[in-house]
Amino acid sequence: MPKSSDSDHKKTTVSTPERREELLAIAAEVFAAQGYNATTVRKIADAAGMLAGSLYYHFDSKESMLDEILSGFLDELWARYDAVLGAGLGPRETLEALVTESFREIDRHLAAVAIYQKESKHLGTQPHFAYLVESQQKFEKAWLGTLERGVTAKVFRADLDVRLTYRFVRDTVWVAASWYRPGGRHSPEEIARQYLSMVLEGIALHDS
Amino acid sequence: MPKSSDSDHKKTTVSTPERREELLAIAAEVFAAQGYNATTVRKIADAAGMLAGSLYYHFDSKESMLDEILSGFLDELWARYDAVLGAGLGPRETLEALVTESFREIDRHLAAVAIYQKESKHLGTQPHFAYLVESQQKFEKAWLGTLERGVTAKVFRADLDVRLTYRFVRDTVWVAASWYRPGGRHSPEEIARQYLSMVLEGIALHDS
DNA sequence: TAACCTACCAAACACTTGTTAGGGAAGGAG
DNA sequence: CTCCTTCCCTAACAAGTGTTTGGTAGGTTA
Repeated sequence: MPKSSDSDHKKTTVSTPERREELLAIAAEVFAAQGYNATTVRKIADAAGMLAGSLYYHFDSKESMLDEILSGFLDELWARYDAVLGAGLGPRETLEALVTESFREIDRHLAAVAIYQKESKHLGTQPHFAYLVESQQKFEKAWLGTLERGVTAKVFRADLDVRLTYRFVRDTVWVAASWYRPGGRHSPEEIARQYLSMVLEGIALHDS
Repeated sequence: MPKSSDSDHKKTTVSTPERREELLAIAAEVFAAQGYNATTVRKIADAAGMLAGSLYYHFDSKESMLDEILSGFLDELWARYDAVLGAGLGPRETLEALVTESFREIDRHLAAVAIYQKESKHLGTQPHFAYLVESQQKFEKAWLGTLERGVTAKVFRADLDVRLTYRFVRDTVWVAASWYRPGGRHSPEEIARQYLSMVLEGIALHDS
């Protein structure tokens, strides 16, 4: 079901993919900084050094820009997640790999992640963005499954509400997008390492 | 500095405080569900069973509604935080109390917390909402201080970046507002207990 | 009864919003 | 040179935005 990006684009625009990508990156930056609804197409055009109407040579609508940003991000994320989930790792190693990949994704697609964090909830009600809730369900399935596998394998604590633990882990990872800045003191891998250290020493079963 | 709520209200409106509070609760609900910018005054009026213009009998502007919601929430939050911080507790007990109070606040003012989470970042740039960044700085000071006290007292691990730990704890607590629903399976105290269990077993120093 | 206050409605205002239509400059291909 | 494609501008549009102004129904007070 990752056909979300290239389906129902009723009329393909005429611009080169490179220019589209440039403009999408700019738009994503403005969306992330100001919020989608607070961002006018004139602000995007300003940041791109052109006028509002010119954007419609490249894109069908403001919403289609958001759509392309989010679905592009999700497609790439799931490519990496699926690779991890299909590698046949143990529950603890799976969780470590998922967390690390998440922070790498934050590092690469910071703007898209920030937008997703802010807008996905109320966008999910819109039928055009149904793939957002599909992705979120798949997301929950993957993480919950990993956690439950770890509980039965006695590598994660059994005295915690699994769903609560899921939300805990999920949130701790993704809200990092609200303060993370690429090129800062810590690499994504270093942040992942410390986050995992904090999370796991609380989730892993202690034998002493 | 908690004079944020009743300063510079240039012209006091004439309605009773009870009705104001009712309408503010309704507005907060809509703001939280749809986002501030996506919420039109007509939608608020709709939810309140009246027309858009009638809101201006009670409030000066749409922004002043948001202002009152946020500052009211922050005032109450800081009243409780200050009580905790002034109680002379140890670092671990302080952290436990702060987390518990935070979840209670989420339980009481869910809508306001959700709005704060979504909008405070880009509202902080607006000079009228400068008290948001002031509060955030005070917030950081209180939590960072507690964590550092705990590190020197050897009740928290010393091998972690304190600022990273701060963001970790802060985020894990407050993002709960995005999924928490009052009257659900878990009471705020129960959620706080489990969250603290997860967080502390990773932050507390292990002696074995 | 008369004056008054609270809470709302009706109707419009100036402005911003996303979007469209037609045109034109630049450059490569034939 | 001419054709064609790419990319952007100018100028406007209809719809929706926050807000204002004047009026009015109903209850309370005198």
